[in-house]
Amino acid sequence: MTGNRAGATLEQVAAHIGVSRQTVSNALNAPHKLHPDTLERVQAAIEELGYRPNRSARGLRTRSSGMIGYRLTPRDRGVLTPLMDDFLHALCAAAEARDRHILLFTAPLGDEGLSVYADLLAQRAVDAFVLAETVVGDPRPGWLAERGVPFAAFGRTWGPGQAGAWVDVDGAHGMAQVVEHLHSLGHRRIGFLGWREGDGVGDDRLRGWRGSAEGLGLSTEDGLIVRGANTIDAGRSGAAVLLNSAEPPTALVAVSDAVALGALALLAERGVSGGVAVTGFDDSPLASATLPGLTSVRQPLERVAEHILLLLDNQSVSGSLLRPELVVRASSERR
Amino acid sequence: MTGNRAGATLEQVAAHIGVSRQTVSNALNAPHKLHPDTLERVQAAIEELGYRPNRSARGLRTRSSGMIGYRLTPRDRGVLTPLMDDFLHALCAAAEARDRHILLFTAPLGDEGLSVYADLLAQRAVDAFVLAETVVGDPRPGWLAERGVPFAAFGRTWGPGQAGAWVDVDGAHGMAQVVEHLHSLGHRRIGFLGWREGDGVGDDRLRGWRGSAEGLGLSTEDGLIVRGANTIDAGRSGAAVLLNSAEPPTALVAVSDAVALGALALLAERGVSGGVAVTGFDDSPLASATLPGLTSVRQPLERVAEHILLLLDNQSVSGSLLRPELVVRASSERR
DNA sequence: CCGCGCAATATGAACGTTCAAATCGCGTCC
DNA sequence: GGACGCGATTTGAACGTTCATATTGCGCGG
Repeated sequence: MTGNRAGATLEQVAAHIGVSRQTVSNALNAPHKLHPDTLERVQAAIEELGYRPNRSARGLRTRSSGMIGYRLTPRDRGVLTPLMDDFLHALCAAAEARDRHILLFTAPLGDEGLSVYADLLAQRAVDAFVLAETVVGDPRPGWLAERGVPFAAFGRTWGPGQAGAWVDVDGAHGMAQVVEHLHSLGHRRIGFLGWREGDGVGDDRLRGWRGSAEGLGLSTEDGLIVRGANTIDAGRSGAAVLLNSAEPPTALVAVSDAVALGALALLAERGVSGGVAVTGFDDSPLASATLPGLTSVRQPLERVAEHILLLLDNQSVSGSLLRPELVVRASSERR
Repeated sequence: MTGNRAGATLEQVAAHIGVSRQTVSNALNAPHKLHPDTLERVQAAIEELGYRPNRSARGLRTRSSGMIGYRLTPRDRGVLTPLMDDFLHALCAAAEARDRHILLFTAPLGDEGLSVYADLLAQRAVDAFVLAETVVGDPRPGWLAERGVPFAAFGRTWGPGQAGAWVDVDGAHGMAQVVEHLHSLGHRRIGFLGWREGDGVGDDRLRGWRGSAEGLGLSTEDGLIVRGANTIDAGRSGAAVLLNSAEPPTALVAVSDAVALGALALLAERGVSGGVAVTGFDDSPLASATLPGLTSVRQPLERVAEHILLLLDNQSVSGSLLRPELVVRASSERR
């Protein structure tokens, strides 16, 4: 009862029921070593005193902090990254489920950012890192692997032969679902609003569109593809190009929700001309906030996060690809 | 050189130059206690060995972790909270500048969420909390104050008499800037697209619109006000109501960027009818991603975060109100 | 009946730091 | 010239855990 304010210690819990430190410690870390009756008494005392092990003391002894480092995505003005925010939330929840926590930090891209990682490790502030938004030529996976630091990445963007565990979402498969959905609604000419070439994620999604369309006997000619930035504007102008072409598509598949939003805006300006279907990707909050609701592809971020935490503990698996889920809303259904 | 992998300890640094532990410790925590020559030698050794103090050991001894707890905003589908994401980034950067870090967690709203806070404190995983999105009747400020836990809140939403330090942005003043800007462009009839009554932030902004308009001799009649949800849709329909009225406004002041986006969408559908100006609030990434660029009010999140960290260390100040900044883009300038 | 083995619990040490107090060197004042 | 004071540095202890090892109790086989 008393002493609750300052937080009880292992020793106090032990004294309270007349056992030793180690017995209480074992109740938490190796319950099978205790006599069932003792275990029960210890657990009751822990409960009664509201005991929670001191993280610093535990960390000092075990040389681990229970913290997972995560670099916060820089907030570039004008760029929408709701997906990463959702991922962070999922990651945080997954970590908590395993009695760990996320430690945030900021760091520049490239080699000079590595000193931040080094610093966190030197301080033993984190046990492991979760990498997100790895880019081509990212120095982090190699650097961490060299030093034997546990890590896992969301995204498989780095080159082959690179070390490190990753979890990613099968964007190509997501796009295939989109195309099949539109095909089943009767669309036979489906345009693609993509990002510029060279982005692993964007190229993967384009590959999915192309493969699926070919499989269904649909055209994938160059005239059906427009590539640009990941902005609403780019989506608007790209949609204009496709719709102004000699043989305009009846459906526009966008590589992201932001791009899709631009296409929707253009259609709204033109007065819902001819019932052109639009789809996005990532199922961001935008997708359901707009009217019509945007058909999109939801990434299974909870499963991604779960999987990443699994990989941190078991560095034997190298990577896994998860399937996203099609979310149908009004933007693809109007005719 | 060697021993770099595992990280040097205080003792190793000391041995390296033939001084004691404590001397090295003082070099970090109380440099004035050292002879300048010694200080220099110690610093050189620290540099050479790449020494960083072990957080767990330090935390164990000083009963503090250097961590600041922050509850991640739950990701409700369909709700846009880019502002809080930006704030988190600013907070993280501000913490790093003071050699602290942000520890993320999730917790339900209301009393049952308090156990998460209690748990983090009992484990001594955090020294302090930063509260965001406090709601009316929020149990956290009182609970934390009772226990003498340092904390500071972003937002002044709880009732008077409540304990706790806060930092907030003067939304009313931001709105006044918007209205004055529109007035200077010649607008004499300015509508307001708000949130439903009862939201502290929304009511504050409405107050700013009203006060400023009255001061300039403009009408603030009920017919110029539409209130609804914080969605794109609500903005669209609200704008329609105002523009269809007998005496439509020439400018629409929205309580948020999401709402403004809806107004912009409606105007786009109607074909830029009559050069109606639109403004938003928060200067979210959306504001600059849309076309025309959305005039908005930027919250000084970096200063808010700096201020909050100041408050955590010095609990003598109770609160401060910072002024936001008008960001003019094309949406308010077209005529 | 003695010793063996095993399950259950207890004890000493260590993790790396900071606090409190002790020690050392040295110039100064009476 | 010896006690004093003071700046600079060192030493012992403590923070709260877990690891490695020791001790205890007890059933059981020879």
